Amino acid sequence: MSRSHPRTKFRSGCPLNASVEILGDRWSLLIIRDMMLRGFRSYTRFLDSYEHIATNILAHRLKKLKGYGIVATQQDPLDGRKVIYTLTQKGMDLAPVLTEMVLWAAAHEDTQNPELICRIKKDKQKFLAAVRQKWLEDSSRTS
Amino acid sequence: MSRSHPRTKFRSGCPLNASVEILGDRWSLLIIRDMMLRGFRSYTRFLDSYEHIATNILAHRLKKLKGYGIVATQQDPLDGRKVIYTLTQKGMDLAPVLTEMVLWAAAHEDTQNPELICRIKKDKQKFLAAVRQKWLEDSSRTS
DNA sequence: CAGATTACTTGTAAATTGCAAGTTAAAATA
DNA sequence: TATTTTAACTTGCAATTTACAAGTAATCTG
Repeated sequence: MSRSHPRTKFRSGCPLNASVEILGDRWSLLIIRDMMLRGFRSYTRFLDSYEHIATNILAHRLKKLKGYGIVATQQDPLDGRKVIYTLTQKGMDLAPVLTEMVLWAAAHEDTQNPELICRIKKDKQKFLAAVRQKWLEDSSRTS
Repeated sequence: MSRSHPRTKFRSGCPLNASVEILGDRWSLLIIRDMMLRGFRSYTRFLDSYEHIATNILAHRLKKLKGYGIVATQQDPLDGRKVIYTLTQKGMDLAPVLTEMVLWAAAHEDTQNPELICRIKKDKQKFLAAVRQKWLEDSSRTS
């Protein structure tokens, strides 16, 4: 019953507003982070992440992200119970957004994971290329 | 009663999570957009923006953003009713985040404002420098 | 000084979130 | 093969948040 793309029009045509309507909540970007930076691909992995999302919220967010074409699903050929969640190209294109949000918080808030921040600061383009490369490799391994 | 900085600890130490907890809602980044890109500085200006935020939500968001040191307030010396809202350095440092979110939505969703997108695409660094420069000029004019 | 403006607050209904528990199908184990 | 476990959800309900409408206090304008 979930349509492939939520077609209720955005509140305005502003591109920032579109991003906010799609990603502006307390969980979506964290799920994308787990997929992009930690390589998580399954429901239970997302559940076990640091911030402890509730099961129903996770299900809703995954459905929404899929609806917007940010994540895609496939059945695990080796285990009929498992669903494999992957980032689409559209999802991967959020890498610069995540990166800038990480840099901003690292600069202005008390946060952890200094290795990641160092790596990004040292060479942002190289970091983005590496993230993208890892995604390409995982994609070829999967599909 | 509003403390200067919300000191309830974040759900995790992840810098992305900090950004999400501070900015991850449907309004905060739009208010920051109006200040950064449209030069809005007052409560009524924010209310009249495209997406039509409710008055109580706006008041809450402004309080929160002020609490996090993203916006600052001052009385208008020429009109005792008016409060002037400005972005702090911390708020201005969100420019790369907004920029990447604009680019992402422009690439993947049906949005408007092609001039802005063109300008960013043509030379991102130049765009960011210009936004920053405008802020500096407004700051000197104000304080 | 009467009316308008600015920056809010308050009340209330609707929607969303969070927590706990349950369900279904498939796989692993005894 | 029967039983238990696992994975991916769904359901019910209370608590929180959001949205809409209306009201208020201080200031300004004619």
